[in-house]
Amino acid sequence: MPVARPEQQQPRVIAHVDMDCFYVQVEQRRNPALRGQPTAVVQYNDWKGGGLIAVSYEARGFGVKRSMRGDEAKRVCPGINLVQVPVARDKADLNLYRSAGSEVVAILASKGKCERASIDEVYLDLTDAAKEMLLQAPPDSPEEIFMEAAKSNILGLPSDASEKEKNVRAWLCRSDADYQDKLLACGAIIVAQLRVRVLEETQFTCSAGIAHNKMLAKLVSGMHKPAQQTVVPSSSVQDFLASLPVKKMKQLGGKLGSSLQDDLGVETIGDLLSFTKEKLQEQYGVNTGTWLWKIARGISGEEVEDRLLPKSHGCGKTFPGPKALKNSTSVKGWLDQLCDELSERIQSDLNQNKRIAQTLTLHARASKENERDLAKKFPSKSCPLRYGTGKIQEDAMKLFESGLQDFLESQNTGWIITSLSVTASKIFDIPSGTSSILRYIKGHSPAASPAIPDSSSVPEDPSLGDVP
DNA sequence: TACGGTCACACT
DNA sequence: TAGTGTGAC
Repeated sequence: MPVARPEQQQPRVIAHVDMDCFYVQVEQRRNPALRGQPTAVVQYNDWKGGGLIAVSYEARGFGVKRSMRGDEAKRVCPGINLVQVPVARDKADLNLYRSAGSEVVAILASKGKCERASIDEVYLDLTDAAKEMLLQAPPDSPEEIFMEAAKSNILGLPSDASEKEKNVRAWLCRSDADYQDKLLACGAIIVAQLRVRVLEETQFTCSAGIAHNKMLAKLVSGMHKPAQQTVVPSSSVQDFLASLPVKKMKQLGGKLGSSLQDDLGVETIGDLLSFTKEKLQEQYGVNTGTWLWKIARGISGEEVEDRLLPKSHGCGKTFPGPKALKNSTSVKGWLDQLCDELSERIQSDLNQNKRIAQTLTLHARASKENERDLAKKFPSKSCPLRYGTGKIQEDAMKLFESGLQDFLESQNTGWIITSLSVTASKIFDIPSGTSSILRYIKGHSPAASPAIPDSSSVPEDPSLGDVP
């Protein structure tokens, strides 16, 4: 599944910034009494105290894990504060965390190309900024910033010494360093500066990795947490990867990683070096085989995309065990709720970002009554997206009915639904400037079934004739 | 499948 | 294309 990209030839400076237990920090900012205390964020709490989705470092000290339920967390850490995710329309509402994530992205995007990788992670391409710093102001910056940079962890530097910070300062300023290391040192200073700004302006701490590509930056951003950063000089890459367990590598946490272990006996990334490119390609196909061969050597050409906003919006909910939905009426009720939220989210995307979504997709999970038939999957269905809550609800229900027909294959058995979700995708920018939003929408919609917003979502423009 | 709700992306 | 599957957090 992963695929190799042609690698850049000139050295780049890439950072991966990762917010520390982000949802907890958002709640701690809202309620400062929670600061410094064992805290976790849970969603729902009627069943075993709810599921943990973020855990503070104090709570982790007690052995609290993200895979636990609230009750279990209370058992290992009786003093823990469990904060509930807001609920709206009878489902978890993550908007608070989404907007907090946007605050952070707005700051991080100021120094170079910035890619929102998830609600609490970004990649930065700091190559140009680092080169510029190197050109005019060799590693020497305001003491406040340099102090933060001096706390960096440099992979391959002796870290146990009491002299650590002195060593790091020396590394950052080393005049005999090669060009690549000097760029990384500048990157480390820039990232330190950004992290200080994030803290000052949002009260959130984050950790970061700085390296020559995304893969390495991502690998180390979580190595020293919380509120720290880690640098990967080229000279330390091979030793680092040699002992890295395959499962730690992004993309190898699942079946592919298991296959490497079980089928090839590969336990660490270093073990991969003993396989030829041809052997890996034979085992996993040209694309994945080539990718594996490269990552074993620390090579990754994946670029940082210039994207601050998500490419799709989805709303979903699971109905586990006895909560499963058993008839069309309850499905309709929940679908209406999900579509209501989705409609609100794409409407604010349109208003705030001038972006429009073109496809509506419905996903569901289903089982047939009393039967052990786990194999048959409920098919996903999609259609052109029409703006307006009512339209979305209507279309989503039609998609469900169509999917249900395929699922049942004209058998007359009962069914239950254990999860539902609706997603808006194929989101495009509306070119700013000339003419109105409507002209664009009408002119560029699929001919067969145009995604024309209803009058409640986008005002009609009477001056506009029919589309060309 | 009682690890939820969202995301991205490769493949066909 | 629409739909499937994997993987991450």
